Amino acid sequence: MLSGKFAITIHILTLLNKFPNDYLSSEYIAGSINLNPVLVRKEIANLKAHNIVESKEGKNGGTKLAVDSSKLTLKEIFEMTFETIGLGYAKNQPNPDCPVGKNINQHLANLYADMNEKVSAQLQGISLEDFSNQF
Amino acid sequence: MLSGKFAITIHILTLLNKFPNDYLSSEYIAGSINLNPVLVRKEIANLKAHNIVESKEGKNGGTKLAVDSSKLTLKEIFEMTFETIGLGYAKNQPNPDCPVGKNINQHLANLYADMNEKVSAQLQGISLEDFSNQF
DNA sequence: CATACTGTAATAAAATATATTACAAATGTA
DNA sequence: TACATTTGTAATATATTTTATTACAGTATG
Repeated sequence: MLSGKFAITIHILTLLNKFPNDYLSSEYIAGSINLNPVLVRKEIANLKAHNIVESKEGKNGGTKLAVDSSKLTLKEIFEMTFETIGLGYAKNQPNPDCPVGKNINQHLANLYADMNEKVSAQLQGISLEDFSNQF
Repeated sequence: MLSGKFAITIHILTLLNKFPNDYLSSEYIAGSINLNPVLVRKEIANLKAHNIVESKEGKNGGTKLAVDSSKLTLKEIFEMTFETIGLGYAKNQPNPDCPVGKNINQHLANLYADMNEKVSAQLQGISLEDFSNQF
């Protein structure tokens, strides 16, 4: 799982949006991100699974947007790449015999859920087109 | 840098708040988090640097809160442990010769800055006491 | 003075992220 | 048809980051 999944995906989509009539190759995209093309293809596989892009194999193949960029919001991209936001959990399972240890993860989860709502509301208001138009 | 830094720190602080009159040892705290005591001491070092806790060396030593938990907000804890929230960046420096690559990180940073404001506003409204009282 | 702590550095191990290699299958084009 | 180019995907390797462990000097307590 790429840690920069969201960033990479939005980078890919911004490029695709800039060239809406072309099939861009993973190699070309990788050159802009400066990332291995195989990893680009992996993120594209994810986008394909969500029907955001379509791609064509073979010579002159590549990938292009399959949706209207004014309708695709950053919230959707976030959800496709990040599940959920938050400030993390301690890695090991806390001590279930301690009242704090037993419940901390649930309380953190509640806190993070609120956080997600706020962030989602923000991202919902920004389309790929909006984002792309900044460039 | 612990990835669960925030979670671990808030766990520590919640425990300290539950026993405001005792110096808790890193071993005891580590037992609740289920984390190596050395790492607990490292987070405590960070809290000490911010004057949130005080600790006592030697036998029967340990750490206790040095502030009023109703005055300490989760926002402050967030800032002490997490610098900033966001959805990440691609790891490698993007291609500066590409108009998208050249600017993407700045645009992402702007987006994340807005996100931080929203999250900070939320966390500002919750004190350590509030959080601790849930247990 | 023995014991139980903190503080911190150094090192090791584990987990995760990223890169590379390889190749089958698809497709355009000479 | 043969060739070049590209996707799709698996397998493996490398690098990076996290977490754990070990070690021990210094400090307070009884």
